[in-house]
Amino acid sequence: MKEDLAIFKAFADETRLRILFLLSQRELCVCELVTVLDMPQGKISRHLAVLKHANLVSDRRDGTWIYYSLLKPDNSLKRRLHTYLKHDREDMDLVLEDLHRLDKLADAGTICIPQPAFVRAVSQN
Amino acid sequence: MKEDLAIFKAFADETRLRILFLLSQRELCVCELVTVLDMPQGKISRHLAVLKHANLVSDRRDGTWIYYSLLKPDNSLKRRLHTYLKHDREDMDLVLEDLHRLDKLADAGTICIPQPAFVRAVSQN
DNA sequence: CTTATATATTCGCATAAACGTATATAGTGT
DNA sequence: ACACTATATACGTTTATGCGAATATATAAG
Repeated sequence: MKEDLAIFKAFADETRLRILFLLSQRELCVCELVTVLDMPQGKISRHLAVLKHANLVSDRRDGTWIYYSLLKPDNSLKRRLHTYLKHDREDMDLVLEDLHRLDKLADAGTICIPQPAFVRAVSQN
Repeated sequence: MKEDLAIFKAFADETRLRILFLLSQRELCVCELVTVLDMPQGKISRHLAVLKHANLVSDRRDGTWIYYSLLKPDNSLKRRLHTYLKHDREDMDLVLEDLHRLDKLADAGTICIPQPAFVRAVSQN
């Protein structure tokens, strides 16, 4: 009950819902979410903490980056919502736009690729 | 998107979740919910208004009573959550207790049966 | 050891949500 | 018309939530 409530609360915020839809595609690091959603990094981190608290996502560190991913659902509510994230995005324009921006990012390969600071600085121009 | 958010917000409150589980059994009038949940009538009415706003329930008047029932789901998210309400109550003690109290009420037939005031007054003793 | 980057967390504030209490409305029976 | 019951709503207060801005932490590179 309490856990289900935490899950519904986690889904009951636009930013978190957008994050969840993005994570339903694949594992993402914080800076990718920041770029795609165009929101302050602190805000994203806070929302990710809420999702983690609700046992919806896990994180793993890889160097400086921390990658978040959806946890494999371990009960039927999570399974249903997981299916929702995977299959019910069709008529949600905002979500489709987010996913499209994510694809473009991945193609460009501009972020979240470990490389020295000066290389990154150059590629800004 | 906005509609989905309203749905998740509607589910993201313990009292409303309990109401939804009860309504997943059958149509109920406000006074039945008040009795089963043992909460002030105004509180129940306010929560029902939220559920109605999220297009989750409908109401119908029958004399003095107003009966609320779950609306037939008209999209996949609502269908998934409807299934959740119907099938995922097993390990939720509080919900099972509510449903049990509701059964007892129905057996006793003490409320929501149209009858003159004095009859009701007598049956209190 | 210093600097730069990625992420997390804290603080103060603003808005929203839930609540108790009281009151309003609508139907029923006399 | 009056009394009674069921339900809805308004008001003021408290609590929870989300946010921007600033700061802290951890890793990597030189």
